[in-house]
Amino acid sequence: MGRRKVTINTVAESARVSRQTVTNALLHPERVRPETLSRVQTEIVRLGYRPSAAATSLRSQRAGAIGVELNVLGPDYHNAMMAPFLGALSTGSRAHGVAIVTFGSDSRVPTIDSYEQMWESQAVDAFVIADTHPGDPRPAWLHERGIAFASFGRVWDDPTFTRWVDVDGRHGTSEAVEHCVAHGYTRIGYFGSPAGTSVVGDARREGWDQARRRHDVAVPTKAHFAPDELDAASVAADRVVADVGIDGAVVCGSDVLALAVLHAVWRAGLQPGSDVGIVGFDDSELARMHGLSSHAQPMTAIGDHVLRLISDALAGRPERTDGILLEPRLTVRSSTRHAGTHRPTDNSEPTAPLTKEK
Amino acid sequence: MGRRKVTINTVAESARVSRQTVTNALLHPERVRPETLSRVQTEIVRLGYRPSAAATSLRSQRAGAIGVELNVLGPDYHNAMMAPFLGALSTGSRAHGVAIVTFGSDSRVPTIDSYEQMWESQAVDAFVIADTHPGDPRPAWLHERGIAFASFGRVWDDPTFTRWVDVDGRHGTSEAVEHCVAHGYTRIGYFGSPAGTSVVGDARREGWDQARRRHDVAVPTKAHFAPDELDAASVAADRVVADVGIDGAVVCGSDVLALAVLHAVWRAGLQPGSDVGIVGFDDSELARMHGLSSHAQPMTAIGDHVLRLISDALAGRPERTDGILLEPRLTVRSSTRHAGTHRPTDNSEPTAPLTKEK
DNA sequence: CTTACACATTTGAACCTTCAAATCGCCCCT
DNA sequence: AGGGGCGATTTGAAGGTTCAAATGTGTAAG
Repeated sequence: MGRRKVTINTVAESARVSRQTVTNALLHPERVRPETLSRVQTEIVRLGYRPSAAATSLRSQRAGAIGVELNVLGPDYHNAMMAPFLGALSTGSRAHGVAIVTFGSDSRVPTIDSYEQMWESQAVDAFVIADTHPGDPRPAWLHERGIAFASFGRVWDDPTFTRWVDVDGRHGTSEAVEHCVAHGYTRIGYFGSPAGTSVVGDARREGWDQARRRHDVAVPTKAHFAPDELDAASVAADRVVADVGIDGAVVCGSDVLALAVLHAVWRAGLQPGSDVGIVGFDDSELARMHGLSSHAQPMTAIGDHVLRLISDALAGRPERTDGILLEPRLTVRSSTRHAGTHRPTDNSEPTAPLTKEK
Repeated sequence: MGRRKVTINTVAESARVSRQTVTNALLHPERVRPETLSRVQTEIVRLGYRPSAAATSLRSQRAGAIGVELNVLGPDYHNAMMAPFLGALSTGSRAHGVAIVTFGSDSRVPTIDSYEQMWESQAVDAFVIADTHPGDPRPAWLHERGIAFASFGRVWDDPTFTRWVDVDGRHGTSEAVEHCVAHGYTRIGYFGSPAGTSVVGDARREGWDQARRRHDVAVPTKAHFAPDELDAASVAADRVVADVGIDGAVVCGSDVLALAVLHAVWRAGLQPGSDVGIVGFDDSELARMHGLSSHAQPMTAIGDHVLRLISDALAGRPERTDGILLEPRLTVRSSTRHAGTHRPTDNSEPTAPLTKEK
């Protein structure tokens, strides 16, 4: 429509210099005499000049864009984590001078067709992949073609690839245990997905396991696993609550599971927080709504690092020696406000386990 | 990196024709002799030629992209519906030959700065806006500049603007009431955000109001409103459950609120579904997890229509006389499986209200 | 006073596509 | 046989930017 057309030539004429000087003023200011520079800059601002993305892209042979796949048919958690992640990428993209382009496949099976399409049309310079898992075909495919990419989530199949950012789930659940110990909960159980089901889930379980050993916290039996089925999950939640008992706490692999534990606590006639502590993971709307303590993934930092890794890859800078592991931040809410003495994180001798009620 | 460089000239040479013939083969096949056409097409496929997005964009003076703002700091609801919506747009974008570019502002206050930036850099031809509300500055701003856009959500301030797609919340809650009546629930209450708080919420409340009048369903008091605070919302949920009583049902303005009602039903010692019906809205993970009947927004259709409206605007086609109002689809789960007689949607004489327990 | 050299700035070229206009080859008609 | 007309195809040009090379200006050295 009525888009005004301020090109580099408009600015050049106005500032009575050549186009190249305008380019230099923007890209290599040190090459331009200060006096000229300020004159050009003034005109740029006055006219509201912005380089045409298309022309820049054509000349530099770079799309100036990064592709991100959105899987509509994927699992719920995909959408739940993807929205804030995309938001962080989109917000950070401006500073990096790139655009974020989303794409999705309409095919039911997750193929790499859509990646190929995006790449062939030269609409993107690189990709961001998320939700990686062992056996994921995308890293190998991208690597074969020498396509730059970075990942939110470790790339499991290729230990030499370090352009990834991940959240340290192990540290998170470990910190959760320490938080519970510090608040006087004496028996600390874990409620998460069965071992081997998901790499993310396993790391979270390990964090709990290490921390409770380190603090010598009494543990009811072993970690409890939540089946997918609602009814079965409820039963499992009831059991873990019964096992930790009053003054116990349950560290959970996700907020959804924490909600199941919250329900179990209610069913047992107990008060969350004062009787039984609950810690979720991901700090979703769910946790905020129900006063559940939970770990938030530092999305802004994640997005920023991912963009930086992409820049590195595009600039041909060497890979780091390790991936980037960020720590989640625990938000404390009423679900871990214990009725008992609030004592700092020193020696916390476990008290005798109480019997479960109801 | 090692991106192979198949341009239109590569194809032209291989097929021993000129560049323009290749262009014609792609854009105006009828202008090319069938014999030549097939020869060119063969080469295009063999070489894997795809027109460069940048060059096309530069020549045609079109970015070939549509901008979508992602507001990281917005309300949770925003993000919850935004991910599937973006997924639908991304999936549909290929068929429309456009790219979806997301952007966000890092400023804490929601401004239109980011829109201006996007527009000025000529990175997009049009915008999709979502989460419109009365007083939204974006439609007017876009309109003033003659920038093409379409909206997911009615544009309240400008009745003459019809390039929007929305979900008929009124119809949804109305259908929910009828569903409950058909399943033998005799008293049907509503639990949603206070009137005037949100236009979306108001529409949903109206749907309930109209339907319960139409069916002459006994209603406890009036619609109940859920405050933002967790504790207050719980109290309100307890009240609405007490009011509808056994064989009653509660139609909710969102799944989150439906969950609050579910909790209230539990607190009352009742069984969801068999004792008290619950219907949510948006068919989120929450609803699926807890067996709550809920309305799903037809995201694929919404995305498709939005893209079509944008195409219309860019092609200069006239606006429709009305916006597009799509009906949500009710997914029935255990929360509306009534214990009583299952009778079809005929005369359903309300039975005497029962007293609440506990 | 001339030459050399550093620095500031300008010109030429290329990136790839597509619209508009020109050319080519062919058949038909006079 | 030459010209008109038509469809198929080619050539010219433009779109905005940036790299590489060339030009211009000023100062210091010879």
